[in-house]
Amino acid sequence: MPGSAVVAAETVGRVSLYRVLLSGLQQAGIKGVFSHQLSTSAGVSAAQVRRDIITLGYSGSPQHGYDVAELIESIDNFLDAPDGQNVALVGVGNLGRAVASYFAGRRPKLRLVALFDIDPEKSGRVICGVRCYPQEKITEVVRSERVSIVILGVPAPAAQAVADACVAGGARGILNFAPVALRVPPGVYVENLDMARSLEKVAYFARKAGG
Amino acid sequence: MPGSAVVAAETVGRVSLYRVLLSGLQQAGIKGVFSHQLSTSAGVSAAQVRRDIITLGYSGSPQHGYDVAELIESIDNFLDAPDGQNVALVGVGNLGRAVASYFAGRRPKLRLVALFDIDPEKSGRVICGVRCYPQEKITEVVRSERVSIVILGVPAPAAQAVADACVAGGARGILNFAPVALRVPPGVYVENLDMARSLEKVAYFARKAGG
DNA sequence: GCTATGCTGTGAGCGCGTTCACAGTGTGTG
DNA sequence: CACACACTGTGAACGCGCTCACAGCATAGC
Ligand SMILES: NC(=O)c1ccc[n+]([C@@H]2O[C@H](COP(=O)([O-])OP(=O)(O)OC[C@H]3O[C@@H](n4cnc5c(N)ncnc54)[C@H](O)[C@@H]3O)[C@@H](O)[C@H]2O)c1
Ligand SMILES: NC(=O)c1ccc[n+]([C@@H]2O[C@H](COP(=O)([O-])OP(=O)(O)OC[C@H]3O[C@@H](n4cnc5c(N)ncnc54)[C@H](O)[C@@H]3O)[C@@H](O)[C@H]2O)c1
Repeated sequence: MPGSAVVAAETVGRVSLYRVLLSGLQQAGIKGVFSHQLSTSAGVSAAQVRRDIITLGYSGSPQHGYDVAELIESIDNFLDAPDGQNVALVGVGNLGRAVASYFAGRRPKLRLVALFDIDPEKSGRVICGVRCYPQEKITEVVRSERVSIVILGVPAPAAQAVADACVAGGARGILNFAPVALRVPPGVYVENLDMARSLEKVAYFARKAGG
Repeated sequence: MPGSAVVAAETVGRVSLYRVLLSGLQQAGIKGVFSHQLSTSAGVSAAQVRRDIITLGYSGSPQHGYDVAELIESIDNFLDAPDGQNVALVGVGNLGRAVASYFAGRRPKLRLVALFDIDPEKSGRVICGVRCYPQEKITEVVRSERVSIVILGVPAPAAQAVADACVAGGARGILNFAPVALRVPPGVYVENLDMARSLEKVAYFARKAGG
């Protein structure tokens, strides 16, 4: 059963991008696609695309390439949980609000069900259609709402304590915007998304490339 | 001359994180640090930390480890341009505003000097202390303001055209938030920061790890 | 003074994601 | 009917970042 094997994180990321690109093709009325076409749109090699698609358990034909609708369905089966997953966001600051407004209601399989903040101005209110709870309720609400994914938009010094509270409530995945390495028990996946770090990478290579 | 060799992107990212951690140590009054201490804070191996520091051209001593102040200075020399670099942000939406408010004035070596938006409500105004120009002025202002780094916070369909305009004005590095692969000429560095992709990675591994 | 300790710096080796290159296959063409 | 062609699927090889393990060395303890 191909769908049950755990694959490399890079592959998952690329497959997610393929789905976005394929949705665009589908809306343009395009029925079939070849690996080299996805390859140029995604910025990876054609062999890479074919290997990734194999891991989905889907196969194309040498004559017609991949069927767009079928490939999207394979990706859906691969990426999405059948019943969806519940998401919470901690830290409704500048970044948190942007993320909340972006994700709220956009992805039916990833439901944003709770926000948390330490600021009493924010907790208690409904923001982007989602209720915001005080930070003390994290463990309780994460458990009661069956939240499996947490987005961390709090300042770096608070990140570890918040992560601990989320894990205690049963969260299994964390998207961490704070520039710190979180310590979590085995079985919890952490993805770090440090914008300052990325910007400094860009700055470095802009200098090295441009002279 | 060690400072002139171009090193791997991963190394640059880690070094950026080390600097953040070291600043924290310095503010706590700590003068010296060993590789294994940085290692646990950064979430990488101690050997990795030592290798990274070597590439900076800095050396510690087996007795006292690394001098925090000296190491920070080495990282500054490595990461920062002596005269700083000018940054522009295109697309002052939800995400763009969060980024602008975060970076405006925080990093003296990375000066946010211009914003751009297609919305006439935004262009012409001053946001977070930075002037916002209409989108048609991108190439002109990027050139006149000597912008080398551009942050792209526009919707995906607009990203390629905006990137082209930035490159035409002389930009050499792009931090791209849009979920598309940008095509740029050689010598221009693109770093993609796709939140939706990252979130789907978290969702996938939260499922696979948690059952 | 002599051994034990614990750190840095680094050559060597490993693992893994990626790429190469080609066999397999059906279709279009003369 | 035979050949050329284009694309998929994949074993094998590659490359590169990372880790391992240890030499070198100064200090601490006895
Ligand atoms: N905004 C950006 O562009 C940007 C860029 C780089 C890094 N980051 C990182 O992202 C994180 C958030 O950034 P931001 O700009 O949104 O910050 P912000 O200060 O605007 O928002 C932080 C929010 O977290 C809340 N908070 C603080 N402690 C909390 C706790 N213990 N429990 C719950 N909520 C708590 C605050 O009340 C606030 O609403 C930070 O770690 C920051 O370093 C942000
Ligand atoms: N906000 C998030 O959390 C989030 C998450 C994932 C991805 N993204 C991506 O980040 C980008 C921005 O997201 P957002 O939420 O800020 O969107 P947004 O719609 O809030 O902002 C987009 C801004 O870009 C401006 N714009 C549009 N076309 C332009 C052009 N040609 N030139 C200049 N400006 C133009 C718009 O006027 C608007 O101000 C998008 O590509 C989105 O896919 C955002």
